[in-house]
Amino acid sequence: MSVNKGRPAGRRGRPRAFDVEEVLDRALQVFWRKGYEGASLDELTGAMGISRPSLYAAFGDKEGLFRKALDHYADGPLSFTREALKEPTARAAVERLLLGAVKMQADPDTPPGCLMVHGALACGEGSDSIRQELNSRRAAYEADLRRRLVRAKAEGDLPPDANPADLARYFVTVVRGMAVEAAGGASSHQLRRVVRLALRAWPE
Amino acid sequence: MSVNKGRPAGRRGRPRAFDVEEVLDRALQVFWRKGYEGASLDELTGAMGISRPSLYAAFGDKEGLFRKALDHYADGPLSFTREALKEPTARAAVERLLLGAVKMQADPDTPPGCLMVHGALACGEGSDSIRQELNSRRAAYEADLRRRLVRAKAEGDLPPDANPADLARYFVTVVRGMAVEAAGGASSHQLRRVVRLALRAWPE
DNA sequence: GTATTTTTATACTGTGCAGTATATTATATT
DNA sequence: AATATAATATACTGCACAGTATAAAAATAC
Repeated sequence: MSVNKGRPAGRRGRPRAFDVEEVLDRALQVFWRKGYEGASLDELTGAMGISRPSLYAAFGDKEGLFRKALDHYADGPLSFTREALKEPTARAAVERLLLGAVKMQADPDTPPGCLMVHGALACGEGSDSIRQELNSRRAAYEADLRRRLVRAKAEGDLPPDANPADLARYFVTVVRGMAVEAAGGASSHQLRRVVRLALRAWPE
Repeated sequence: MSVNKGRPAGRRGRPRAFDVEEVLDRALQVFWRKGYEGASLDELTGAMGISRPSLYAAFGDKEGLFRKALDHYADGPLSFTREALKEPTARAAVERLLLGAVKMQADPDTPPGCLMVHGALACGEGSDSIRQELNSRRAAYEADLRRRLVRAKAEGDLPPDANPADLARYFVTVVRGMAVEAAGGASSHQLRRVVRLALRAWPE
């Protein structure tokens, strides 16, 4: 039905008829829109264009697929965060982080909101390990920002009385609030105005 | 099994063995902890201490029960908002609104986070009417704050260049971000520090 | 005290779900 | 070409879920 898509030679048997990254992208869209539990296997396989057994062979189970989709999310839509933190000043880094979050959360080409926020709340007690995974990933992003602000303070890029931990928590709180707003239909225009106000808390 | 709990005379037939407000309170706890779809009828009836048919006779169906629980939420844990907006100055109103939200969201006696945020995201497409209901309720709270700030501006309680709509959206965004953080385990101490920073955006 | 009305207890129904068994198809090795 | 191996298609399994049918129980009305 299809050609061998450049996988390393020596693999016997019928080759995969789909590209893993491509179907992961489709799965990501579904999880992003519906949350972990809200996404059914029928929807997932339908969007991915593969059969149930193919999905299980490639990703283990629904939870394994979700974790792979999370990695895909971090490397794709969320990759702007790593770039943002490389800005020379802390202020520029945070500004780019917030505006990047707006762009991602209100991008008309992807579902509104944030997969990690949406997924974490849309999650019964049956999938507790998923919630923990999302909590720790969100905590990691906060820690990245905190470290950047600690560095900034050491460099004199923040005033001596500034508190990097508090600032980091405040800004990620705003980002998560915007994710909720975006999921509820807020436009990127509206969210940019939220960012402008949020930045007024910046230590002078 | 039980006595007639002071209902108006003239109602024939076997009387209810439970108090509606009391079991609504139990149901609210379950929905608050698990979200709308995450709360199963077995959990609900178990927590409420009533049987399935009693629940359906009293509340119609799961959605009807949830709407009643939402009203109960607005009249109980969320009632502080109405009081907050009555403060003489806009600044005091917003401060009380934010600190009240912290107190409610991180109260050890109730589930962490906010029912409206939690419920709105933890909701597949099957229960779209629930999501709409929560969206409109959240929008109503934002509108209440906006109106209060519009009034403040008219009274000279806000500078002429202040934008009440932007401010209202910004502060409710912070509140919803805090709800996500609280659901993830943030303490009231941490959230109060977020509030302190959020208020630095206040127009001078 | 008997009939009537409403609630309650138990057990059921159909549906959607995640995950899987079986058989078929397509490739690599020999 | 024959065989071994891996992926696919179809159909199934058991389970949890929301909602309900039936019958027993507890109150009022007469």
